Amino acid sequence: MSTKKNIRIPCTLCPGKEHSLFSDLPREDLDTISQHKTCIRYKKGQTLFYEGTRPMGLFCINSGKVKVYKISSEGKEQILKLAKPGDFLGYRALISEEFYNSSATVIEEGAICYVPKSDFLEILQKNPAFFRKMAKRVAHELGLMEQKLVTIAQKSVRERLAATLIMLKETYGMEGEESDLIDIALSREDLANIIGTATETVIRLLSDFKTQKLISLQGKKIKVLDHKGLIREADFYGR
Amino acid sequence: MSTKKNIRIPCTLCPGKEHSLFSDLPREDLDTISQHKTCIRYKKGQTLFYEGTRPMGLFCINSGKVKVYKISSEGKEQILKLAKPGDFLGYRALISEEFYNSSATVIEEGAICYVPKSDFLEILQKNPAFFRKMAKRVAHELGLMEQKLVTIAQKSVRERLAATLIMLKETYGMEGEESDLIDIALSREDLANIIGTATETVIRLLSDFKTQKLISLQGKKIKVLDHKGLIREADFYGR
DNA sequence: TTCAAAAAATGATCAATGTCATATTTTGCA
DNA sequence: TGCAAAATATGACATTGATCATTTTTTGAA
Repeated sequence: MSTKKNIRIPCTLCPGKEHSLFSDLPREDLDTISQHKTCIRYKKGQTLFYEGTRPMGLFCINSGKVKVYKISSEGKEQILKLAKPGDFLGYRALISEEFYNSSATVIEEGAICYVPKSDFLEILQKNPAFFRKMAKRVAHELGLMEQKLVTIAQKSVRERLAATLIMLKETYGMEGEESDLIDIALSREDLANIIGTATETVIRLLSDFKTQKLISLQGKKIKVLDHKGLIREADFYGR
Repeated sequence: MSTKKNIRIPCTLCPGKEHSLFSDLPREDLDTISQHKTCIRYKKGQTLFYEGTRPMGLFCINSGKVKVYKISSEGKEQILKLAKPGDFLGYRALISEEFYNSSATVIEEGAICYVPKSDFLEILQKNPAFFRKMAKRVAHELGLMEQKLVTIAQKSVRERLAATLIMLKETYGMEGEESDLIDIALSREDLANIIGTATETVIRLLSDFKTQKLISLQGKKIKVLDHKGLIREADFYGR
């Protein structure tokens, strides 16, 4: 029925672990999680959770990429953030004790672990340092979201696209030689849904940027040719 | 020099206390705060804190109203939220251990208390229930901010103005008879800065709404005449 | 109470961007 | 490998809402 496959990845061997929120969790807690979690391989398009449903656990991305988004009343998708290996999803709703207020769908296939809510809450309870770390993270994200709101409210679509390309390059730029290649499979529509504009507008502006030699387009993948030029377009002075 | 006056308001007698984040703080903690805090009367236009500065304490509004906002690179103000008696300001930055990422300025004069950072952090540390409550609040606010972002990204200015008027009526509607009167002294410019649009646009749309008999304008104060009509304008499906 | 400054209101104009239509290219699967 | 469907691209046009100019009203301080 399902195309999901169960796989086993001990947390201690998880490549994203070092930089994740679990990075300095005591061995004991990590073992509890390792034992109770389930890890599943998700294909592109599969959904981790839906807006309006009750969270029953915490998602931890081992590999692959995920978009987190809300659907507006008119049915338009707004992407709130992108998640990559090492990132966690679903803790906001667990901490606020609310239903999910967004949905999460895989955009690049990979393995994603699921830690039962009870284990996560128990560790939060008995490990104040970890709780502080989670609270700090949520507070930090609130700050980021406030900044995003201002950007969307006050910058032009052109500026936002330039800023988004810079952000994507910084976050998903490849290692070494190819560091200018944005290594994430975003459709033009996804890009439009991050920026909050129409797909056609993104396509037109990308052509513009290409004409200006700020970027090059190789199929879906975008390469940043003129970082400073893009920064100028984005009108950086903050983000 | 300063027009600020020092005044004394014990937390236990604070009118906003019952519904505030301090509502079920043990007597002991509340006394500590009461002893160490300073309470000052602020006039309209005075600023509690500036974006980019280091937080040294927590603000607690006893009376009056405050706008919390960011200034974009072009110098335009975006209001993130409004705060009223019983509300706290500044905890996001304290919890995330960052500088303020927004500024706060009084829009209706009142008395505002200031709890030193050390006391706040100490109570957070020794009172896990209070820490959980604060974390829950921050996580909830993150959810609200995500919703605001989607609204700004996807709704028209007209829809956003209607939605904002409904929100203002619900939050600042007076008691009893006058419950349709929005009791907060917002200039047209402030309203524009909440919605993320130009002042002239707000003025024009308010005239429109008045012509449609959705609202009436008595000077600065706005009265909601047709709540359902406004809801229809705000969105045909939800907020 | 008066008057200057600020806020609100109104008009004219136009650029940015959304929408719809259609062509072209790419993709993935049978 | 070939073909249908999806994604990308491009054009034409409509609309929203920003900007600038000017007038009217309100406010607050002397």
